Amino acid sequence: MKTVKEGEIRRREILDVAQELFITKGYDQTSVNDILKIVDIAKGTFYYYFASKEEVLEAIILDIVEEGARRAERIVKDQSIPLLNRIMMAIMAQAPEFEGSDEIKEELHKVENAKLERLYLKTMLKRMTPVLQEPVRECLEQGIVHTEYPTECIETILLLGHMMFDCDTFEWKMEAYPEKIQAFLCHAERMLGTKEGELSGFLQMFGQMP
Amino acid sequence: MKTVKEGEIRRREILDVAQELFITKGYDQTSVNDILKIVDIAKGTFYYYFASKEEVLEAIILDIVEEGARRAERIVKDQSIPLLNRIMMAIMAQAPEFEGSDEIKEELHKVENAKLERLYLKTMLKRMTPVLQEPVRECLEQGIVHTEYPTECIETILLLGHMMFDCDTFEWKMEAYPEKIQAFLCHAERMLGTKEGELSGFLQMFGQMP
DNA sequence: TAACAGTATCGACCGATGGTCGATAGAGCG
DNA sequence: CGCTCTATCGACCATCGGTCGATACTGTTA
Repeated sequence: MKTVKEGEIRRREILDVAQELFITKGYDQTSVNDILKIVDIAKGTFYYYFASKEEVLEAIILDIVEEGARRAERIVKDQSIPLLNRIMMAIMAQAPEFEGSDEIKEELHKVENAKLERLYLKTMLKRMTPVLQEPVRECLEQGIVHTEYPTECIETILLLGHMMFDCDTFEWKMEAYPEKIQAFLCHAERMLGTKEGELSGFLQMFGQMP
Repeated sequence: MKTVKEGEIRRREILDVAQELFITKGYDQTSVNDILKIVDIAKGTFYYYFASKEEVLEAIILDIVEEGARRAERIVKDQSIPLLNRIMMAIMAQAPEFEGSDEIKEELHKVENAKLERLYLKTMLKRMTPVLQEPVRECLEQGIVHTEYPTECIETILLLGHMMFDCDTFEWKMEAYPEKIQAFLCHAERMLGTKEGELSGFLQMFGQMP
């Protein structure tokens, strides 16, 4: 049987199902046929909308990063939050981990998902660095931070936050996290050149970690 | 025709050819058949020595990491080098980039090699962190560095060095590197809590970058 | 209503891939 | 020579990502 739908709707259906599968099963472990079965379309239809399985991955990651960046932008603009806090809050709010369910967090970052992971990181860094540029510049002007490398500082903190807490790079045990978060905040402080302890309040904001 | 060789030799043949191919063509882009053709064996022989293509990858990465770790260990033990320098030199010597040819450097870190990359990073961090623990502890004792988080400091610097200069995470242009290296060294200084400019001499050691 | 055009859908088919397995050749030993 | 153990072989398999020509559906025009 043939069900015809408007182009954009079909596209979204495929994207949504693929996202669910890529994240829970992993990119490599998800076959195009898996997607077809759930969306209930034929192979030809899939390749009518996307040139390849990888193109779907790219589109999904672009979506996820864009959503996170928008959350970050909202925070950066919020004048009611102290400037330095805005930066750290934006970095945290941007990570998609905090949105998804617990199972997703566990499944998301296995070695099998390396491709997803790597593409996500590159895309996220490109999108997020400019978002934080302005508030960091302001911090610099106001003498809240002291660094010769503001851009590199942002890049580094974004990278570190992702590698340490979003992916499971170090495979830390649950109990290790409070210490690791404190170390991360201390390093962020030192790189930015803030007053000591300026960021320590963020420890509790990390809430429950993987 | 059937050529019989002793087990360990065959194993090494497969490993060597696979390493060459994985690095130049990428892991996904290298088929088991590609390996078979060059080693000149049948499929059954390959799977007699390895349970899967991925097991070969793991063995190769273990080798590469081990080799790098030994270079690092040699430097760490070398009493003729100032203590802090030993740490930074060990981190640099450990990276396999500096050993391979220029073409390898270019091919190695494309998105397609995400799996290789990720597995390498995890394995390297596990192997290298303990190597640097002792010299950093000594630095701490001698008051050369000042940090409450020596282990996390090592983890972070190893991670940063790899992500920034070994893989092409940020896709920086050639001209950007000197500035990025200086920023990296500055951040390393600040995290370790050394005197300012203590590491700036390492800029020239980075020599030619990708 | 009939003819047409554009779009969306279908599924058989393709070559390549990672992996399996039973058959067997060679080496060493009694 | 015959036995055994290990190393080797290659035909075979299911599955994969991807292609393509046929065709059903929809909106428009006459």
